[in-house]
Amino acid sequence: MAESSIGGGESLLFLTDEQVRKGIEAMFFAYRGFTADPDRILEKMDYGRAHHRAVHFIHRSPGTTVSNLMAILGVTKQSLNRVLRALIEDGLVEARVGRVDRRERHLHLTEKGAVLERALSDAQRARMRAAYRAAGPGAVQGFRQVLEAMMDVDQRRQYQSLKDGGT
Amino acid sequence: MAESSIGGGESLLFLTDEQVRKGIEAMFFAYRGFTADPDRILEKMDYGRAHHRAVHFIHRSPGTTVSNLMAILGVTKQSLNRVLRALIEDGLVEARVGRVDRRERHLHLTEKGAVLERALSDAQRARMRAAYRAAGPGAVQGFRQVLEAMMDVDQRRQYQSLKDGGT
DNA sequence: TTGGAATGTCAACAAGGCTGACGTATTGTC
DNA sequence: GACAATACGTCAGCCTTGTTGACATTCCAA
Repeated sequence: MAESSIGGGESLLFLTDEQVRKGIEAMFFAYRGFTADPDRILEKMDYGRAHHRAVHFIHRSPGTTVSNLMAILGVTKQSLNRVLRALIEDGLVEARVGRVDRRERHLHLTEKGAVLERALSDAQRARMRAAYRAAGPGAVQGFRQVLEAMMDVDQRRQYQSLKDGGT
Repeated sequence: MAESSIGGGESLLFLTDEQVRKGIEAMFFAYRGFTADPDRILEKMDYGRAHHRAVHFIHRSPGTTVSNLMAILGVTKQSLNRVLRALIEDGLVEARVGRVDRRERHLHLTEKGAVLERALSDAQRARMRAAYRAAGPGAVQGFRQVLEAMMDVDQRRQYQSLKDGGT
């Protein structure tokens, strides 16, 4: 009801501060839903979201190095190492010495790791699919466009470098 | 290129697992961007995201009770209390004893609190607006629809109870 | 008056971030 | 061949923010 009074340069969309705030809260609540299903699986096996993220991106980019994973996840090597150590000890991840550069460790999921990845992935994809279905085909593209525009440039580069892997 | 081979019941959208995975990664990277600007402001003043969330929802629903806030944020009273104590001591939040039920504490932002809220809110809204603008008007609705469909039912109720506050 | 609800608080703990420092291969360079 | 730089691991310590459990207080309601 107050659309005409705001503006501020981005008048193209006619959104009040309140309407934008709804988007902010939608992100907050949706992210909780987004992580809820994997979280339930993870807590049964004494893992957390950090393990999930590592497993996800190792699956996504098999053979990735530790440094590479650090950059994608945006954490320090100490933090990542704690997670990787647990995953390697538990036999979910394998760290292979690089052939061209033997200082590097190339990370791969073991079969056991792939099983967990699949369980987490299935749960999260099921919710994402359900949301897509509920929102309809047109909504999906808008969803992705807004999210992509919300990323920092560095993050967007990393996102896009994986973007067209299987499309 | 492999759209025809998947299916599985939700054939309406023809999305491969890989395409859904892109949505998952988009959420991950976008959420980082989403919190990046407020995080920068907060770390200057020794606050964290927990403080941001409390300030946000107190601003959004002035006079809300501690229990109410607990439910919205999904944390325990002990965890919330630690955050509220700091905010009250620093003079950003005021806890007024309830008039009808004097066990309740009704939470309000002080002027100082409102200043911080505004700073955080402005930063976050600016990014959200920029993302909306970049994605275009049609995308915004889809974005909101998918996010809403991704929430848990309880979260969606809380989200919707605030939904039409200022539209 | 008494039970229960709402709140506050203390203690202890865990996950998962961080910094700093140091060690060890390994690689590339002068 | 010496040496600096890189990739990684690890130890120690700290912070935030979540958790449980226990207990006190206050106050409403039956």
